[in-house]
Amino acid sequence: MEKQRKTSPTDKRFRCNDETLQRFVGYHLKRAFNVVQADLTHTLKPFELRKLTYSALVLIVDNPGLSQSQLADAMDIERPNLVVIVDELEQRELILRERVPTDRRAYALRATLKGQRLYKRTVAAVAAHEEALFAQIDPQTRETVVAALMLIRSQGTG
Amino acid sequence: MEKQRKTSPTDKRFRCNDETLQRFVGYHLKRAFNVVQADLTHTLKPFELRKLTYSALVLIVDNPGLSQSQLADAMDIERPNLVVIVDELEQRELILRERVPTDRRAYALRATLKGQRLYKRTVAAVAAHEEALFAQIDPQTRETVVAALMLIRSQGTG
DNA sequence: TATTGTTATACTCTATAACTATA
DNA sequence: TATAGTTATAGAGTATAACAATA
Repeated sequence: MEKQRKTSPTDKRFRCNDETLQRFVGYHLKRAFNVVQADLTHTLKPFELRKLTYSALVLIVDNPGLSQSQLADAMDIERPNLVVIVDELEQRELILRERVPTDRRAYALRATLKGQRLYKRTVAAVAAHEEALFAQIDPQTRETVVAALMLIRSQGTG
Repeated sequence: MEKQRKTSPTDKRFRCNDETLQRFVGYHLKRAFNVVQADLTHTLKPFELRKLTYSALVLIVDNPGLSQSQLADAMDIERPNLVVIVDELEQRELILRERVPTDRRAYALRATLKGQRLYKRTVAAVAAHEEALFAQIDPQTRETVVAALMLIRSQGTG
């Protein structure tokens, strides 16, 4: 995860011509995304959370009682992929799978006290890392960027 | 890849509370990134290219003679992961692995005529899809967004 | 000793088909 | 029949260690 210099010190400072790829917003989006994701992975590591288990924990704390289907929908992942995520959080006693009396097929997901405490610590840590990562971007620009990103996202969902 | 409605028609229009995650730019970045990547995957499918083989092809066409190490560095991936990508492009006769007389460890990568033709068609297709995807974002805003994304990326490389 | 390309391996995220038990 | 959760499986992308050939 740490970023070492990969090029040898003896190389002729080869600069690859990026011009064609640089024409595309998607290219810049990917490069920035990689940096942010790597930072997030690194931030979550001490808490023994992956990006997906982190997102799931946050959504369960903020939406007590939601079902796995609803959670998968919110996380924009397929239900089969959510099972192992919920398994992991449950085994670590961060959440509970409670049976729903009115629909015995579904589970109501709830965070334990331990889960709620971990939530608070991780959200604070992620916020601090984000702040450092985006320190060079002024609030006005950040708003513009977020608005644009939301517009792009809406293109996908129709 | 296609986006179907996942929620059942009978559900109570459950809206998951995103508030905590929405505070983070990274969250919006991920959602937008997913849309753009899905669109790119879909765009490249008719050409039988994946995102990585596409990027590699573009960089080889634009940088004839570069080595696999240099290409891996430009693509920001590990050298072992590049091997299968180059294998695939070579087997499809889109590129050639030429031996470098001055350093017999390295390969000089070059696109064939077939590779150059595929490059032209795919770049045009990707450009058209990008234009459609970002149509709602005015040029001024796009520039602001790209500048911000480049700033974020630079945080990762130091 | 260091580098290029390679193999083997593993982890994360994503995607689909098919099963079970309920509704 | 349809849905909730599950299992199995497969494809991508990413990461590290270790090796042979070469520098």
